[in-house]
Amino acid sequence: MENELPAVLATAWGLRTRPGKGPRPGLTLDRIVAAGVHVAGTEGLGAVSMSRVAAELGAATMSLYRYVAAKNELLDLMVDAAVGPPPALPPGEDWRAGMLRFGRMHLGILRRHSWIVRVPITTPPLTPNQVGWMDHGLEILAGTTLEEYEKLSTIMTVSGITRNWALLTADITAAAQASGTTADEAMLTYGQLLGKLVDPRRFPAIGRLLATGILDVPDDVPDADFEFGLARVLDGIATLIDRRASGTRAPN
Amino acid sequence: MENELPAVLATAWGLRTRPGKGPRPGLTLDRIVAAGVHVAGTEGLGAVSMSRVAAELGAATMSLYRYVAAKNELLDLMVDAAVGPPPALPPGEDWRAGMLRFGRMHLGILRRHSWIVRVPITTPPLTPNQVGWMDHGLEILAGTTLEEYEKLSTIMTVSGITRNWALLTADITAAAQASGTTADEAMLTYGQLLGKLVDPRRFPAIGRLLATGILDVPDDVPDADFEFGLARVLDGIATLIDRRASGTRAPN
DNA sequence: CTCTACTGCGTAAGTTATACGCAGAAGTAG
DNA sequence: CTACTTCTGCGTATAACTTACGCAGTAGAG
Repeated sequence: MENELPAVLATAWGLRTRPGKGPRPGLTLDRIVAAGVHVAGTEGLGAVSMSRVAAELGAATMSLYRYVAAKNELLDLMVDAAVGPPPALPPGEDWRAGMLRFGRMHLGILRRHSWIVRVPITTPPLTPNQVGWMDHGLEILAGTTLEEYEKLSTIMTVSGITRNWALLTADITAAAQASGTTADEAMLTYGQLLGKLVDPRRFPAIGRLLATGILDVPDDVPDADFEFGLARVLDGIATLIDRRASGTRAPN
Repeated sequence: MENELPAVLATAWGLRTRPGKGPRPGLTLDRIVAAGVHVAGTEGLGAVSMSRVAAELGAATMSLYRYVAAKNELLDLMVDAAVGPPPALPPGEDWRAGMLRFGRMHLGILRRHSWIVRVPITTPPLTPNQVGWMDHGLEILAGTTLEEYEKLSTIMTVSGITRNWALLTADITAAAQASGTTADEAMLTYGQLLGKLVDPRRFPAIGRLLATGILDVPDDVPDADFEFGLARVLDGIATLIDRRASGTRAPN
């Protein structure tokens, strides 16, 4: 029934032949998306309104709707453009090094465009670069004994923890900038707030956590939590691969 | 400097002594939050406007601002209320069973209130129930040899993949409802769209994935991807614990 | 009784996305 | 060359939305 794919997807994938009628278009989907990315990058996602983007292009607000059915579509395309295409697969790289690189590159991108994590996701990934990164991940895992759906799950898991870490740190950084301090200081403020609010009798484990004082000192390794989680996930994948090679059974 | 904690947090943590002056308040923060949760649950997060919530209570829109500084604060409190407090720690449960339960319960909550994943997160978790679940997670891991910061990372990782999976499936389910089909069918539609858009020459790994046909058949296990990721993370934690017990070194 | 702190809320301002439809441009058919 | 079709840009208008401001009235304190 509703097999009509959104027009904007057809354009993004280059499946759209411009019909030679009518006036020459003064705008391009690419230019609109680029303007949106520019506004988001310089003034934050909150500044991205249809009229603001249109003004950036010297066009009228409603002109954008010739290229985009709704603001959501524009946001999705902005994310796709900011993410960009994946690099070529480095030759001779084993799957673990590959997924490590995959996660770190992904985090780097989300840091470069910290507004990405604020874009409300409303559709599964279908834009070219998103699909491209998925392909890249599958390629990294191609040499393993993982089932096809397991590769997919692996990529989702790595992307998930990356996105999550980027979001959390973006929140803290934003709070820091709002009060004019640095991200490290804001992290400490978070620990102090926790200490002020939490009654150790009611939440004993958090009490013990605070007592260790690790929240009072900035991390010496940047993104230590992220690296820990990523390493654990990869250890888990390695376990599965080894187990399968030796014919052992899994827990759970 | 800005050590003034948001007034609403003080109220949520019960650190607010009502000054006996003035007229008796007709509203309560709890009632407002409950009304918001009710509206979100029955009509979706999009229906949660300040006036809609106020109407639910028979109050005027601006009355809510006596209790909440901005809509964001209300949303944060709504999430906290919907998440609810963690259960008591089952006695005799080992850490792995505990984290498995932790992740599954979390997913259950996000499914019960699928609007939660749509709430834009703008602050690190500081509300009582969020902190309560963090405490619960730390308690689950209390008996392990993990460092304190590693416990935190573990909880974050599990929460991250859970939230991510809940968001992805919520998207697909929403798309399904919008077009009047089931979630399973929507998942298949996703596979078909992918097949229509992707040129296997440009994205060979995705081509191979599609060729296996696993996207053309509904999952026989519900949330198989989530369970896979969760099991892998827990395997990874187990590896770290074992490695530490036997004095081996880690990769990376 | 007076003072004071507090509550509910009416009004209004400023943004927002976006539906609708018109004027004009550039091809195409005759 | 002349319709005719199709497409572009965009002006206007609508229906939301959040929230600043300030007033009227209430209840406890002194």
